[in-house]
Amino acid sequence: MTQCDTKTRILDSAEQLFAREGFHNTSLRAITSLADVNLASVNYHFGSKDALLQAVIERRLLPLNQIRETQIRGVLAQAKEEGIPPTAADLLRAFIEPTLEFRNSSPGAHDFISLIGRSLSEPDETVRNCFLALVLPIFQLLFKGLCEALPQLSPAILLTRLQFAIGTMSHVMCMGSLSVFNHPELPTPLDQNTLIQQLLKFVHAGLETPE
Amino acid sequence: MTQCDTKTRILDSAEQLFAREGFHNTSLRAITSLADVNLASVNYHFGSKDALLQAVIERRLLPLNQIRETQIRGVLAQAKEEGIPPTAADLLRAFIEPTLEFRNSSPGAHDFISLIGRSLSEPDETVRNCFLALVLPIFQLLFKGLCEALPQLSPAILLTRLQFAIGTMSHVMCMGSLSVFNHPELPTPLDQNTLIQQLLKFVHAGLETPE
DNA sequence: TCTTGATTTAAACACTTATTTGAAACGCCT
DNA sequence: AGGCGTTTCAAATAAGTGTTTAAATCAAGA
Repeated sequence: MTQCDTKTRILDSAEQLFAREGFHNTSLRAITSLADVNLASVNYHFGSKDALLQAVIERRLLPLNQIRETQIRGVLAQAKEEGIPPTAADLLRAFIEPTLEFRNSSPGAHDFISLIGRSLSEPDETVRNCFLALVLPIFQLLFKGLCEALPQLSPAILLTRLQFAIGTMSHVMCMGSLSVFNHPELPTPLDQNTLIQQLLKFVHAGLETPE
Repeated sequence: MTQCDTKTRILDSAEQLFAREGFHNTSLRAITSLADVNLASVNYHFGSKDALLQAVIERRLLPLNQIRETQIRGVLAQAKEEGIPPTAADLLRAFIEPTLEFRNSSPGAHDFISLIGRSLSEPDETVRNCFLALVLPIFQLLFKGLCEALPQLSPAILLTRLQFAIGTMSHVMCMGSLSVFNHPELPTPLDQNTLIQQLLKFVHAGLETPE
């Protein structure tokens, strides 16, 4: 078992447990025993539990954000080339589709999305700030694009609505379809594809509605 | 200091700390020292930490839900009386306005709304289920009303969108305006009233958009 | 006033927590 | 083979966790 092996196994286990049980409800003992490594190795490789969380988030979020950024920049570039403003729908898709692809790419990625979906409303500042610092640049880029796409809306209102949209999306990413809604008296939930399609429609309509 | 005094002080302190620090990150010692009561009194009065959380949630959510229910039933009744379907906007307002009024009624209520706003995506089943069981009836009532208001939408899609709407609303309730968005390069956030008004517009537009 | 039940209190309980330590084991290069 | 830096390991540390206990305190009824 090489060094890299141990580190990755810790990251994988921590990701899974942080996502499913919550950060403060997950002990290092639970992580190391799931990863089948020694308890002390997490402090040896990462320094502390907080730093482990940081590493868990950065491992996936840095590459994901890079993809999102190139997608959004692609939409902006093509619009500029054609001499027309980008559409809000294209910008939203550029933001959310990489997230979905990534989420379906592996079980660990799925857990990870739950984790960051919850990070926005995380009470613990350590957790929240760690996440926020990494996504702020993307939010800013998306906001800039939406200002071009929807010039009829004032920037302040647009920013608020972007906040709503991000809230909705992370909520859905985080929970998929909620268990409560699996109820005999209610219709059966939609499949994954339709769900996402509806999600885009929903936030798109919300963003574009007149002031 | 009477029995009732001790109990409410524990509830108030627990509410504040659960909301601001998270359930698992809040110790009974932190609660009892903030409430200035003896450590053992929480187990004496409530039985356990889990039961205390349940009590914290029930104390506020039961009356709040009662108000929401009468408001929604009022909208439905008036529509029936006038022989026209209720509007989605009225139903949404009937759901969210009591929440807002309640949130502004006291600092403790504000903390409480943060707490339940996060409960939907709470990883811990104990916490989540405790909350979900109490709000399911309201969700069902709201859904029934929306089916009448928007008959052109299939129930399955409407349910999904209601889920989006609730996600958005609890997200906003929980965080108010996010600290990240207080950034020099971004417009200053809207005031509370405009924020809520925009929130209603946003989810209303999302709900009503064609399939 | 004395008794009875409810409440409060300090202390202890039995675990779990994150983190540290020093020795053992490892791979790797000369 | 021997030495060296890196990694693993069991064990211990010190502090924190929810919960329980038994004595002390209180309010009120007989």
